[in-house]
Amino acid sequence: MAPLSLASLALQQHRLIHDIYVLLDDGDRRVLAITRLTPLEFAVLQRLDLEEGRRLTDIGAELLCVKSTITRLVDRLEASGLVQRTPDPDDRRAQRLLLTSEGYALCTKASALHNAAVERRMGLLEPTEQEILALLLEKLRTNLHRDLSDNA
Amino acid sequence: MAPLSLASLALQQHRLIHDIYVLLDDGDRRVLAITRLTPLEFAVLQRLDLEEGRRLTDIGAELLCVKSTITRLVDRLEASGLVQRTPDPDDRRAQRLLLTSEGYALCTKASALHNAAVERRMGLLEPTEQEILALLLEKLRTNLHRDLSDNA
DNA sequence: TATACTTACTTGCACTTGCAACTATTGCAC
DNA sequence: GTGCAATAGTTGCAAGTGCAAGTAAGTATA
Repeated sequence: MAPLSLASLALQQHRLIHDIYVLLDDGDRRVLAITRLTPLEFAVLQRLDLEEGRRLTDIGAELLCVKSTITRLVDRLEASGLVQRTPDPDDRRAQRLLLTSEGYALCTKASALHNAAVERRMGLLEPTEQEILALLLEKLRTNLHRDLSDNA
Repeated sequence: MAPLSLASLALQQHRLIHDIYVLLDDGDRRVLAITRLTPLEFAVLQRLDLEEGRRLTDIGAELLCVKSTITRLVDRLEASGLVQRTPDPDDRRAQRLLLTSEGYALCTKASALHNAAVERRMGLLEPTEQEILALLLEKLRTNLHRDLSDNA
């Protein structure tokens, strides 16, 4: 196997992942626009729906964005009445985030829309293909993550 | 096969692609930072390296961003002496883009760095796995693209 | 206890991007 | 040819994000 063919295969895959991400993200934005949420705002609401009372820093770390981004994103969500900051009883520096009932309702609606869209789009592959793809992607993610830790 | 398992498989894959994209993009930014280029600026230079004299609108369409983004990105590249706008002889509305020698040199350097990094990171999978992954991603991209055209 | 270091969050600033409005030019229909 | 729609590109504006610096509070060390 010639080195060149390997090289272009790697570049080709990188390009494919990039293109697919752009297409998926574009679809996500369209679907979520119905709820007036950006993908990142939706991600925060989802995290809170899964586990209430989380701290801003934790969510930021999970979503790979800096703290100030979360601060201002939560400012927006709070101004829209979707979440509420409450002081952490154990640490007076920290803020715990709670979903309001409006926030919960919107998150439920957004999740339904989003999940349906994702299922439809990922369903463009056969179930068997999906399973193989998931396995390979899982391995790639794990290795990339380790690679990042090693080289950071 | 229960519907629920399929649903979560789709969501899982969507998440995997998102996470992998974020990791790859982060790596790209780090590598390209050496050349003071953003991934998008690099993409424009690459397009020009491949085929000189392209028009702004064409490049924007290829990179899926609006015209004004390209206008200002090219403003920056031109200010840095990397590209040059020249009037289109056939259409007085249009501008043709040319790489300067500095632009060519920087693009060559950035490509070398970028390609090496991509090969290393995608090389975290076995060659066989890479081939299967490329096949599945290719199919997914094609189907997503058609899906977008149908539903837009 | 005092001092220094870390952590949680916020704020100021700069940068990039999308959207909408605008100008100039082209091309099509009549 | 005249008028009208489409196209190429630019500009003003608003929004979102990262970085760096700042504040307040917790933690560790002497």
